[in-house]
Amino acid sequence: MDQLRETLKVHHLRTTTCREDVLSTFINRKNALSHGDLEGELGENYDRVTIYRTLKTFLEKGIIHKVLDDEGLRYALCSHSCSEEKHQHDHIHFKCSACGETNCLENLHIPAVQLPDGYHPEHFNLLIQGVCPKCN
Amino acid sequence: MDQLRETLKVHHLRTTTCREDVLSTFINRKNALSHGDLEGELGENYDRVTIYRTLKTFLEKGIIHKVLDDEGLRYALCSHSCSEEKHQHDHIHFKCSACGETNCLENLHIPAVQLPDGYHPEHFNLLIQGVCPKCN
DNA sequence: TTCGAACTTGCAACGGGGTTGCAGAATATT
DNA sequence: AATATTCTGCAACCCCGTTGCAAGTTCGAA
Repeated sequence: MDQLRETLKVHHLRTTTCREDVLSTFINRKNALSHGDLEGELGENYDRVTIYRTLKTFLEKGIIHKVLDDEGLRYALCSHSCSEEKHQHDHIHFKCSACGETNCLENLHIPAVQLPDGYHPEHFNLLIQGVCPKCN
Repeated sequence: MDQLRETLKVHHLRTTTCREDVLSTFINRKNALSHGDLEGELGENYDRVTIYRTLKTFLEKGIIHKVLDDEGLRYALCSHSCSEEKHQHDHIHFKCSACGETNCLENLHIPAVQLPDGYHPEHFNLLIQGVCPKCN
């Protein structure tokens, strides 16, 4: 899959096996992943520090974005419209209390909120917790 | 202020100076606080572990609730309608990127979201980041 | 008011999450 | 193939949060 190398090249990153593996893990498992998830999957091959740094690099380059959670941080692939300069993440995250998976609902946008005067919103982050279709 | 003792009593907690101080800190500073904030304010008087345990106890009793953040957890006072059994937290949290404060917008409710079939939402958590009126 | 059971605190120790410095290895470029 | 640049692994470290246990405190009953 040279798709991976292409993605890295677009973001001016050297292709290394660690970056390819992390990226393909995000692509294969479609849900949001924590560092621990990645370490569980790739930890035998790469040092934890390298995985941390890969996540940080991907964040800075706009390849992944943070997903808030009531217990620790997760990361998910950005949609194609994201870049280092500009992120677009007004979609909703759904965390299933049964299976524990967190997924982006890419098609759903966060509804507009009427804030009081003086508030200047920049980023929106909506986490919905409940039961997902798979666990229903 | 026997208001504090009263609150603790209602939740079947013994009145200790640490609990009174933590509670009054939440009441005085009105914004969401992290453990670090409390340790900064009360750390000379109480052990960090005691503050952690106080927060955990208050959480369990429904006196405070978690506030999501992209960098670490915070806590804020629950409205009066919360109890150990039932929490009601569909209000919005606003984090100011200038002063760093996070506040509950108690009067604003999270707008309804039309989820795809099969999703059963239970809790909603909306964090808006931007600039608050004070820093405007 | 004293006493005892139940609860709370402080201390020490621990585990996990995440970061930094640095030397050696891998990558891209000529 | 040689070089500058970047990336990785290792060691060490700090911060967050938890647990076990002994000593101290609270509160209600006698």
